[in-house]
Amino acid sequence: MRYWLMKSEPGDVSIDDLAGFKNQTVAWYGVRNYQARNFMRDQMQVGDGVLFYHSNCKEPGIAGIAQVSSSAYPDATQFNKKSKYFDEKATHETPRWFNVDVQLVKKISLISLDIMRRHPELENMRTLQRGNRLSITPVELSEWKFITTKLAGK
DNA sequence: GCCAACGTTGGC
DNA sequence: GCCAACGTTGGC
Repeated sequence: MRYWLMKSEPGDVSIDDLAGFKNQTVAWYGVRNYQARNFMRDQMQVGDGVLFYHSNCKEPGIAGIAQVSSSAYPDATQFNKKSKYFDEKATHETPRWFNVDVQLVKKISLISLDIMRRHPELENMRTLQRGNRLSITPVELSEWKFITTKLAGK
């Protein structure tokens, strides 16, 4: 059992979008970074905890708790010529990009980036490190516990 | 919209 | 295999 923070732009898929999807589940398509891909492909397991993070928006922060609900499988958008995620070097025989499914557990009142930065318990979080741009980062158990029990639901 | 930081690409 | 140029991310 591992824990992750996954960034989504709310203009693309927000926590409310996720809540409205069938089974409250979304395929985490569009990841085009090898490190983030490898996390999904090699390390994620069904049931892993996910902090659903709104990025590149007016109020960045953790918007909900979710979970990994499938193992990794090829990202369909890499084969779709009309998609901005199309990759001409990917084939069905040797796909390049993978995604997992992510299912909503519960929406929470936003834990803003500003709040996250104020808590020394979270100062080592990968996503808060200077220059970090990875859209998927591992979360330590202690960080997960602090966020889900101390910060969520206030 | 700016721009710092980082990842990827491609010529050599 | 180096590294400059370019593209992307994401907070502000």
